[in-house]
Amino acid sequence: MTNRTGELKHSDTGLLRRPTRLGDEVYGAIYSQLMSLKIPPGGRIAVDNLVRELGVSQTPIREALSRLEAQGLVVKTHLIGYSAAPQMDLSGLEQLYDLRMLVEPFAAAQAAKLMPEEAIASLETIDSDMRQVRDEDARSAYSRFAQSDGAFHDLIALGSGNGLIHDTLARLHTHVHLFRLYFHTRATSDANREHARILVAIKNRNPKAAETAMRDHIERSRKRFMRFFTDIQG
Amino acid sequence: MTNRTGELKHSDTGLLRRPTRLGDEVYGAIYSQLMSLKIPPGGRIAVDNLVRELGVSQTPIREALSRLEAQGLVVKTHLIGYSAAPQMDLSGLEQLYDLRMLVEPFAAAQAAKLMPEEAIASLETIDSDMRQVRDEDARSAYSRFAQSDGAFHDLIALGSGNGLIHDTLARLHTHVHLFRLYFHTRATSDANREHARILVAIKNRNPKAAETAMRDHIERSRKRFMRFFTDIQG
DNA sequence: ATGGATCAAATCCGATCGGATATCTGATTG
DNA sequence: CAATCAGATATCCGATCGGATTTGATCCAT
Repeated sequence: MTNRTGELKHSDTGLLRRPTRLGDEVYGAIYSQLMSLKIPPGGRIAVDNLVRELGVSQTPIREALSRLEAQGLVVKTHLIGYSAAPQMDLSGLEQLYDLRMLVEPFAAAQAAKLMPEEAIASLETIDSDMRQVRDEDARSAYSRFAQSDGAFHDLIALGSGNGLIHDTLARLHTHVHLFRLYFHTRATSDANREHARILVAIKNRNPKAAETAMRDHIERSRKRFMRFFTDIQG
Repeated sequence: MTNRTGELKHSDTGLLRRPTRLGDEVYGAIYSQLMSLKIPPGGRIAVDNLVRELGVSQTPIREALSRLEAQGLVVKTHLIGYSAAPQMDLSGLEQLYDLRMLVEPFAAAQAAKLMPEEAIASLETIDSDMRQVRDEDARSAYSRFAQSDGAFHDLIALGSGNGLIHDTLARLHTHVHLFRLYFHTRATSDANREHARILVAIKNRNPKAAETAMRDHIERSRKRFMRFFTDIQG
């Protein structure tokens, strides 16, 4: 309900505080609704509803939806309208992991070389946050887990020094898709162990180890989710 | 100049031809102007101009520009306006090639496994088209070369069967950037040889060879462009 | 008095809005 | 069961609002 204005998208060295774009707020509001599953996968998103709900005109809403579409989080059908991206299926999940497997280990290796010390510190903070997550409430716990996991990987992608790689991985919105699929799951401590290995390798400035650790992490993550998938299907 | 309505973006199995979106036409028009360098890199793009020039309202123009921005071909500065993406610099070019190097060889290998026969036929057509290009006019020749080269790689990415990989590579608009950088160059026949190796490997359904050939091709292409870059600077 | 800097009005242009039009959907009727 | 009608929704438009840029006039320092 409360829309987070803070988007982690722009580097925002912001020496100059420009007036907020209305579209940004709308973007955040819709993004939250997608994350919180208030808008279910495949659910229709009517512009008119948002006009009433958010009290702004169509223009900023269309602008925000346009961006979300570009990110693959909503889909637009001509003369039909917008809807939330459909639930990711098995094939989509495999494609997602295939692509991550190609890019993220490289990113981790580069990050081990190039990442500034303060970014590594942030990484440690995120990592320790994830360990704090105890299951008071399974759902909200997993939500925070997914959020942190996303931030962890995003920071490493950023640390690769390759903006295109960072954008590419950000565009996948891995944590959103996985969360929407498995929000009923509990956070696993396996991921914590794997993250620790990656973190240590980066701290030691050991690219090879970072690459291997990342590859291992993604591979294991894939197996966890795949097992889950086949469990459901029968 | 003539704007093709047909965008190669959507898979377009198009069972139903819906009325054309005005935004699509605008998209094509601007895209052409970027490709033809009528709008130079970094050049301002005023909405009002396009309103007069194309005879449509602001809305479809904003919609088109929004999409172009998502694709990274134009940049938007809040309360300032739109402008064409700036000339790619050396660092950007390296990032571009680093990413391609990670993804495209894999895509080629997958394509060798999965690509349907008729797609391979299209690939051959494009390949032979590229050989036909003789330098009547250096610039238009290179333009056609860049176009075909883009289509060649796009088709292979599509043939990988991984939509995310296809989107990722399409989003880079490699041929646009390279063309805008080197439109004064002449098409090289080296690329033709390298393409031939890739094509043969795919036809033979040999994933390993396709992967190697693609890796080799990108590596050589990178060297060609890098040499050119340092020639200019030095 | 001249050169440079500062401030303010005027103009330009994007951001936002509300409304008009065309299309799709599904419900009703012959 | 087909055709039609009504409701809903997206597309597109023209206009207004507000921030940004430019111009030029004024003021200070040399």
